[in-house]
Amino acid sequence: MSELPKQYDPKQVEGKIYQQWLDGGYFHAQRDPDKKPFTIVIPPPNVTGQLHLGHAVDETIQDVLIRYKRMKGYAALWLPGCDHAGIATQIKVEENLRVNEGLTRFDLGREKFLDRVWDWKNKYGDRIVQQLKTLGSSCDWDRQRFTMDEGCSKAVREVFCSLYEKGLIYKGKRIINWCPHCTTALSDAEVEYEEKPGHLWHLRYPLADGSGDVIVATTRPETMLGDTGVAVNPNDERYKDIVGKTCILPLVGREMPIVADEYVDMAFGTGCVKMTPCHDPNDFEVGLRHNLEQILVIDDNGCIINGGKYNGMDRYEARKAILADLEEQGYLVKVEEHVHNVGTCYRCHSDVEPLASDQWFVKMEPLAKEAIRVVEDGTIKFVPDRFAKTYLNWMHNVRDWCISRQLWWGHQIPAWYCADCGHVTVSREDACQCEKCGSKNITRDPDVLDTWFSSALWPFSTLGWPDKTEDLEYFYPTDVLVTGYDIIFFWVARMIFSGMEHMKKEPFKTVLIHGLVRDPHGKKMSKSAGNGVDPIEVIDQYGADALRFNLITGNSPGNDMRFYVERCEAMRNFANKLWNAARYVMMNLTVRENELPPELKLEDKWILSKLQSLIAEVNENFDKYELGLAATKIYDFIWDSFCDWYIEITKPRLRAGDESAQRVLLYVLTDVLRLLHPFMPFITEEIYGAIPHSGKALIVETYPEFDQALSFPQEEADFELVMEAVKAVRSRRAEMNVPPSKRPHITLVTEKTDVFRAGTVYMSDLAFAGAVNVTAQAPADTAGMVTVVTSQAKLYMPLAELVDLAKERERIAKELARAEQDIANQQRKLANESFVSRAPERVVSAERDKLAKAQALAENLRASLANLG
RNA sequence: GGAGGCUUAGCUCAGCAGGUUAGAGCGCAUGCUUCACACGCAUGAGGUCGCGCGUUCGAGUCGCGCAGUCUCCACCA
Repeated sequence: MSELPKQYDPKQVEGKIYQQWLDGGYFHAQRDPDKKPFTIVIPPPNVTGQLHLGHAVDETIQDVLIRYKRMKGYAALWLPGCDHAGIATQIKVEENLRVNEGLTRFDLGREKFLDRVWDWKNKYGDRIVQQLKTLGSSCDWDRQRFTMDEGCSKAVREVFCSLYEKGLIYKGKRIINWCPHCTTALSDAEVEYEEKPGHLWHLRYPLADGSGDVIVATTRPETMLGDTGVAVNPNDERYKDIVGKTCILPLVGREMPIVADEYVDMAFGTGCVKMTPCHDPNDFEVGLRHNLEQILVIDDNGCIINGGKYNGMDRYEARKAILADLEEQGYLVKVEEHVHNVGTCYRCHSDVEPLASDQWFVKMEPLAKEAIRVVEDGTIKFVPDRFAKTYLNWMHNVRDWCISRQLWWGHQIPAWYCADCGHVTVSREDACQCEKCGSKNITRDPDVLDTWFSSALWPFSTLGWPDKTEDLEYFYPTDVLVTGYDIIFFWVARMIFSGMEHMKKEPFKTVLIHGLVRDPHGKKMSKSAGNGVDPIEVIDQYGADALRFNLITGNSPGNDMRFYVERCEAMRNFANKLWNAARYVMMNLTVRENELPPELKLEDKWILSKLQSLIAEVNENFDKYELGLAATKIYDFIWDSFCDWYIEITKPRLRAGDESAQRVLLYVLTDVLRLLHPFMPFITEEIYGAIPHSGKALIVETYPEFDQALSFPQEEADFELVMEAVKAVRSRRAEMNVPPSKRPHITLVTEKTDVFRAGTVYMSDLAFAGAVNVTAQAPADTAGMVTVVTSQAKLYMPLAELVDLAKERERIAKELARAEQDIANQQRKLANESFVSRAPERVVSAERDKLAKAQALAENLRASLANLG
């Protein structure tokens, strides 16, 4: 086996191993009545997108969970797929069209444009899938889905029609958020608010009867063109007498009513509010209550309409012109600085324009009820659970969901309008005639549905719904949904109410939330900032295992993490450490069967016992989704316990040709590979293939379970005493600058001679000393010898010539003082009755042990001191 | 205006059913071509666990308050 290279090279391994897994069909989840299902659906990445670190964390977590459950014997299904990503994809294709051919989508027409998008999808749709594979994702690629494939489209159609029939989808004129750049409506969730400095302009509107005027304040003066009234609070004494009067809109000349409405806050501004029903949601409501006229003054492109001389101007251009005119004509009373939140489009970050528009909505209140219930009663659990609060808060205040988008790429709304009778036909099959009057003079609604409308169905549409498939029966509800906190509202919330409504069953039991990956300065990674890190490049340099381990360890659930390439280096080093440990074990292997020897030595019991604790803890961590903790513990075990101690300790035995040591090494190594596999699948599989093994592949091996028969607490503690002695000798030697070449024989005096004798062989090796003689009796002549004292032993080293006696005395005195301090502390603690009676037994006995140790140590030190004279 | 997170070693972060001497990686210092690994080994320096009060026999760990910082939700024209 010595042909293995000294350094582990992921590039030589990862592609090959992934292909082996594919060839073995290990990713494919077989329905099996004898197994329990475990299902995760992937948060579908944008079909033409590229893998970024955000995906990388998300996918790694899912892959770790799926691999763990697969090894645990579940029928583990990780269902992959992509999202058509309406706005994002359409914008990209349009941009491409504009740059390369100077065309708009309207130049091509709907059908041809959609052909182009499909071309684009087919060209780039595979890229992200390939990238997921380089990460090691063990998705069931046979079940790969796309939100616009036939099945998902059928599900979307079914849901739309069914909700429409129940009256939960309606079309209506509301104030919606309009992006003039993307020229489409947006849902509330798609608007991001940014604080921007602005102004508060105070305008004077003269009363029609000439008896005075009202002063209104606005942050968006251009909307005044659409004003159709002024509102005051009914309890406002200042304005009691003008309610019912009319005023004249400057520049336009329109006569408008002054109405009283509770909505107006008397304390803000002047207490008079201009009403623009078509461009402000509150004004819209007030307008409905008081029958105010609705005049739309900003069009789909953000330009003025119905605004006389300002028609055609861009909204911000119009603002300037209008302000200039108002000022010139004496209507501008004053201007204040005013910071306010401006809504922007989450895709293009243009300022969103609120405007009245005919759109399709999902009525949320009835749907929210169940969605709230299942989280409140714990049917669905959030991890960490603080995100349940976030979710519930949103769900409690949710407003109707605007689902129509003025795009072409997506699921076209299945509604047909009759030109003759005006009836709307909503149908599962494409309609040829009006269902009411039979007229063939019908046209289909050109709009498509919000992308999230189809993602909302993902946990069941991908399993075959609305058909009653065996997959759906077996794998639904899914188990864990893994995602970042940034899409709880977009996606998680909508899957929950959709699942409850259409399946009558929660879509998943646990929502595992992770944070965002940020750059080293804590900033969000973005293309525009140029601080993004390409995971593919990281994999190329350090390997997928290193990247995965970096992303899994070192941060707590739900918290953001900063990405440091240096950490990948550390993880790469860890992989290399494991590689070399395995290489060493193999180089010394003469046995072929992986079985523990009948007789175990002290150190064997120690490592096996440590291993059992590790196994127990890791399994527990998994159950609590503490993946980072589990990974860290495995890391520590491999590096510290296994490599730095056990391998070193067994070297003399291996040299002597001891087979039992080989067997224990192989046993522990194998378990460690199984433990680590979900986190570092490639290197563990590669090593597994090279050592004696019985299974087909590590990926389908069983995950280690705690084995009581291999837990040896007493031997574990005993061996720690030996370690203590070794460390003490090393420390002392370093302190005295003893050259490594100097290998004095050591006399170790202890009452626990059995324990220490078991350790002499490797003690002499580890501490770079000569032979170790373990005895219960102190040597007769120890004068001038260097002594090293531990709680259970006293070691004599003939290195007196290196020691300044005075210094030595000083050092021991210092140690003694510390020990005595410890004794005093412990005695005080144990003298406290409350402590002894109230603290748990394990704690009290730990304190007693500590006291005993300190006392023993002090005694040894005193003897040493006396010995020095 | 509400809600929540974070504050632990020079840096980035773990930690907690309250209970040995608070950990890791990187960095730093010293010594090692020890026959798995210098992507390594050994030894070591470095921490009033943001501040204050409280609960407790005992508090980085629980409660309250304060400060700094970040985020989300809502939004008054």
